[in-house]
Amino acid sequence: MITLDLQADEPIYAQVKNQIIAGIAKKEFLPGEGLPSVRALAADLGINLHTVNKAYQQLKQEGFILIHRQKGVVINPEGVPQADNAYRERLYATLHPLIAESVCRGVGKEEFLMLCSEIYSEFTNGKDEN
Amino acid sequence: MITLDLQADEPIYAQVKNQIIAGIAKKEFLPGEGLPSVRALAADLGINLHTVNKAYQQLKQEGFILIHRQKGVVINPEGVPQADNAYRERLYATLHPLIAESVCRGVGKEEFLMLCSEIYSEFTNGKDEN
Amino acid sequence: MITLDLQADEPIYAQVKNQIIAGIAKKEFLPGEGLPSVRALAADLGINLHTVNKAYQQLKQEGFILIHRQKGVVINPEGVPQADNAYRERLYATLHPLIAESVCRGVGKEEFLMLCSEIYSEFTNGKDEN
Amino acid sequence: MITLDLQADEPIYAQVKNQIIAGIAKKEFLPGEGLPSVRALAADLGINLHTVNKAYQQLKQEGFILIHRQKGVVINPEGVPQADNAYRERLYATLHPLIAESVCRGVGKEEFLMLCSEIYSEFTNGKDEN
DNA sequence: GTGGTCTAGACCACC
DNA sequence: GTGGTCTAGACCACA
Repeated sequence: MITLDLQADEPIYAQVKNQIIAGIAKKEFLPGEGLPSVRALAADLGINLHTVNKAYQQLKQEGFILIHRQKGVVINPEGVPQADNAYRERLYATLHPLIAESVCRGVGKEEFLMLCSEIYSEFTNGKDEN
Repeated sequence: MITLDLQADEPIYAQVKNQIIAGIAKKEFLPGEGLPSVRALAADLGINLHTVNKAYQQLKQEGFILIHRQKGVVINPEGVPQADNAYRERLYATLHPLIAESVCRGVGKEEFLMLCSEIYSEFTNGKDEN
Repeated sequence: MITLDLQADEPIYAQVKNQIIAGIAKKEFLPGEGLPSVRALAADLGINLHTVNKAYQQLKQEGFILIHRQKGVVINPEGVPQADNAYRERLYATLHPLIAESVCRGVGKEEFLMLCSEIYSEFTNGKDEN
Repeated sequence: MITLDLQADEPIYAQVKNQIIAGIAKKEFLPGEGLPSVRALAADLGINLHTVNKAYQQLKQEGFILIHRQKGVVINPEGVPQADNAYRERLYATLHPLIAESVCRGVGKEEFLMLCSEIYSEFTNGKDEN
């Protein structure tokens, strides 16, 4: 369900976090659904409990999940907070240098948009966009 | 020419690097053109030599610039290495989590592509690029 | 009578405890009046026996209720122990960080006192209390 | 500057956090001013670096401080985010049970408001309210 | 030197 | 059993 690359530059907690976000985007995890406990997932992935906890805390902080003291972790049943201006600014700031480099390397707008479009299709899976 | 935000999360060397890449993309820096020396730029920006050096070393490593012992630093006269498969994979890996979160937050494909398109326009500036 | 939010950060036993205290403050529960047994309340709320028991034990400990083996649970007929110095110190220690943050966030004394005053009105309900 | 009670129920990281907030409220720490590094403060207080770090991370998260990768920690030069509705609701939810108990224990509205008022004076120190 | 990440192991609160 | 807190010690990125 979650696969880690311990060699990668991306911190392990970020890999866990991003794959859970991707799972939510793909509707593999549905609102209200439970996630493995901190200890269970840590054991499963062969990593430390604190590393999983850090990923979970950030997901909680950003509104993706809820953490109950003893019922464990569930996907936010009310869905994820929708994009606000702060999010759009972060998105812009992230995309800007990415596109700058692509321009330099001769990746044209069409190719770039096509790539984005394909990635979108991974999540929406052919269904019409929400 | 380069403006730094010392408060930002983004490391200073990365800000320097990204703004030089952006300058190349906007054709403010042309192939063969000289850049300030490590010392000069560091003094100009009021930052440490090492920081500028790290940015320059990475830019050299990625083929954006050449560093001659005597002649100083110049934009790669042969242009930037064009996108290869390794680059496309990195691009994919970077965009994937970004788009996953956007899907979760209700940023539709059209809105996302429009944002990318606008950023592209900043660089190609109305000209029909590529 | 008691409504729980299983999602909240506040432990369930604390919710039970606080709502009973609020009920006493509002004179919905009068001195000498009976409360449901641990079992009955737990069944009613759909929670664990231990959880209700913990709330009751603390209420007993603090003098709000009496627990008889046979007669069950009753609101302390002699009323709640009045504030002593220990209580006033706890109150101070709790309010202090709360007010510190309010000062930082620009919540002025008048606004804060007004909020407290409104909450008091919920309990005294127009009557001239104390 | 910061005094800990290792025996208290309040977690150590919360004590650190609250005392820094109190320091900001009292204007002992001014916007832009530096705070001790994670390691320095931990050594000073005789506690673990991670405990200080947790306090700092939460203060950063709530907008009280900024954390620079290598310049260390500074009080947010733009001041603390002002109270919003979410903050007011949290304040209400915190004060409600506190006041309920006070009502039960015979602490009248006047006495309670007077206590709050005195605590306010600790911070505003006789100066007119901001 | 700074903070960021990761690991390992302990004890406690909650249910 | 769950998550929350705290400790201890290691290595890395940044400047």
